[in-house]
Amino acid sequence: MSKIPETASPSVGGLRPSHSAADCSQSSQAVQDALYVLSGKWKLPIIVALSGGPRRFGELQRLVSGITAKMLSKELKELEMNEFAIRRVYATMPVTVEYELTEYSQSLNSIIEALRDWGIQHRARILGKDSVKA
Amino acid sequence: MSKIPETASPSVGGLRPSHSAADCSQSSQAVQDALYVLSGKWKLPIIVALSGGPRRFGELQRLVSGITAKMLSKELKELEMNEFAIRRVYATMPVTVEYELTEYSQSLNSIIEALRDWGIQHRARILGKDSVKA
DNA sequence: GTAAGCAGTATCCCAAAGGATACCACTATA
DNA sequence: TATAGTGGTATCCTTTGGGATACTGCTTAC
Repeated sequence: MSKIPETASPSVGGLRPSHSAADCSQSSQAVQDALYVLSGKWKLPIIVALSGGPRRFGELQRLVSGITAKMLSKELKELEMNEFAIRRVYATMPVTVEYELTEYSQSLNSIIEALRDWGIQHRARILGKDSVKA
Repeated sequence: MSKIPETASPSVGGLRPSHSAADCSQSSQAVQDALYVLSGKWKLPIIVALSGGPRRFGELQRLVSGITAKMLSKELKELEMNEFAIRRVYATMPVTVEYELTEYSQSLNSIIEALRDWGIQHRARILGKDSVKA
């Protein structure tokens, strides 16, 4: 279930392993940890889709275009493990399931902001160079 | 050479493709772009190793412990493409090659800081829960 | 003469990530 | 009675990331 390799201590959602203990600075390790929980093709898109409020599984699958049920299911489990999302089951017929971002997921905001700002200026920079080239 | 898929426009270092145009917000796309240039196992460790000043290939391979020549070579090329590093060849015998971070690479600092800060508190949080569990 | 260091490249291989498709049990609707 | 929608799982397959190993051509040191 957990993605923690042998060397790591057991933990809630998992931390990336040191690829070689204490050789990179611990700050580098922290960066790797953060990058790790956001890695993969779908985590951010799902978080964005959930940022508008609780969503059901099928809704999410429609919102995050291109994702398969398998990947959505898998990524939601990881988001749950990392305590970024919670899963609520309602005893309707048929059962409905809602996913919602946790308060802790808000702690990612500064990262997401930094990534977004940089991404925007980087894209502008690249497109600018393209037009010069053309 | 470039990692740009068919759908994307030609660009300096490459941007991640929209997996489906204009359905996710552009801010989500920007986040993906940023995540993309930092992805992989070695980019950050290499950037960290270079942050102390220019380094030769062999030096880097020793500094970034565990990396193979193949991966180092590949990652350095990508860092060059994204204009995070420059490669300088000196006509010594045998030739020496130096890699150095560019000014543009400094633009990543706010991202790296955000990732580091979050990573540190996340690790503390997880280890805290572990000790409660134990 | 041979080993080691310079900066890589080439080839092969394995494991992880991710996509396609089929399927589960159940119900309301057409 | 068939179809679509509820929330997924199981299986198979391809693609990608990355590691291991060998090798290049040149030079200095042993």
